[in-house]
Amino acid sequence: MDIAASPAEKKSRHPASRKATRLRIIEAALRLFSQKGYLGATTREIAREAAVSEMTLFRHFPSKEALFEAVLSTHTFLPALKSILPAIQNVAIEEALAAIARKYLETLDTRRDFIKIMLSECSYFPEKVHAIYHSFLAEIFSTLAAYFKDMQKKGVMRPFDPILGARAFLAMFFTYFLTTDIVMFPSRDKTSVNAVVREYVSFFLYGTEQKAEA
Amino acid sequence: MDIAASPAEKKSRHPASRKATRLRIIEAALRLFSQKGYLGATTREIAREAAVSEMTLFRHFPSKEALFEAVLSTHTFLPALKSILPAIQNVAIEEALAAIARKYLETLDTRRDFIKIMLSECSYFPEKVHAIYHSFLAEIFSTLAAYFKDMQKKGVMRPFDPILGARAFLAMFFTYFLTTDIVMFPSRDKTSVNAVVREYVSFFLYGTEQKAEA
DNA sequence: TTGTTATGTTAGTGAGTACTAACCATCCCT
DNA sequence: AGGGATGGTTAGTACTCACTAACATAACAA
Repeated sequence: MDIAASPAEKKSRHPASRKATRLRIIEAALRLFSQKGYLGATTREIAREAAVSEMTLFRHFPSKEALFEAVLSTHTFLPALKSILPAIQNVAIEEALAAIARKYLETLDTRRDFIKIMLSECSYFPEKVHAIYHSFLAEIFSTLAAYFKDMQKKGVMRPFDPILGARAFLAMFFTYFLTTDIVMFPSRDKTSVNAVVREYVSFFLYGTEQKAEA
Repeated sequence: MDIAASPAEKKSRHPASRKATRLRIIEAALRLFSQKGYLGATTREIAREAAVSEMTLFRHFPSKEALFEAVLSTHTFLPALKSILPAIQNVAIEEALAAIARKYLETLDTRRDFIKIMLSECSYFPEKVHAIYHSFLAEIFSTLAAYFKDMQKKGVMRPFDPILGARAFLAMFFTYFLTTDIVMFPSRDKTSVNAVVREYVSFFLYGTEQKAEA
């Protein structure tokens, strides 16, 4: 036992390869869990997909459940919404909302497998999945709500509950993502994503009522 | 073999009890599938929950997968949205939309277990689940879109793509249902469902922009 | 070389699964 | 009373799963 081992240094001989193997297993698990569910994906299959032996898988993760947790914690995704907020401070509100929506959809798209797992296993691993959902949702809701509050202060938006507004706005796009990418419900023929974003933004911003003509 | 058996008559002695047993099994399967997923729920468990022996389960359904299909086909839910459309033809548009939203949320709520299954197993049984989703979504979208089209003709709503409008409107409430009932994300303290409905309806109808004061 | 680390290979264990066979109990209808 | 349909019980099969033990190999660092 090398008790005096410096904690700052891992001191392993082939750290790069070990880390890479671990990552390959996690990526393979992500793919297979999202395709077949936690119970449907076998450790043998995951190992084969990662091009390692099953023994190696269990040397890296003491159990299948531990691997599942590693998948979750590795891929916990920060909204990445904050990053574009500065860039849209001085553009028209329609453009700003459209940019937010596109960024959100883009984030959902790159994390599609992860979201599929979260939806599938939220019954089987309620606590694990809920914890991630809550931290994710709480952050993205409050981030967008803060932006709305700012717009209200500037007189660009009317007064309304900013949290509810954030939830409603994101909800439209989340369900759009869900129905097209997860449920595979075919979108209208040529309706491009941009057209949907524009239309949804105009719903949220201007509503659907027929304004009385003066 | 009673080849001459009349096809119009089932000719079973205890049809009521047989039907009831079958239903009990399906209900138990619905509960357990929604709690633990298709693979996580065992036939033994389902039988026990239904208070029948495992043999009886397999006498009614040749396989676990057949039972799953029976659960799906038994609980396929018609939107029940059409039923309230006549009653809201002559009320203010805000009230009409709120009534639609409440009816929709109510439908989602009573079919919570079913929806959980659909979300969980859409990776494991893509075709089965997608088929149901598609028929459900196509009907509810077109029903609501027809209503919107009518409102546009009457000059109550401005021109917009009615299908996209229907999708956006229902999307807000579906995700609200998802986050509160499935993901169990706590809603704001005292925010009642009715308050959320009212706020979401006003987003959809009037938008969030600050109107210039004349 | 020598020792250490990461991985592979083979063979296997015990548990749990969907599903079956065979026999028995009970009920309703005639 | 008797016959046929329904359901219970017991025991079991064949299979797959997560997970393990023991040993071999290859790369790298001293």
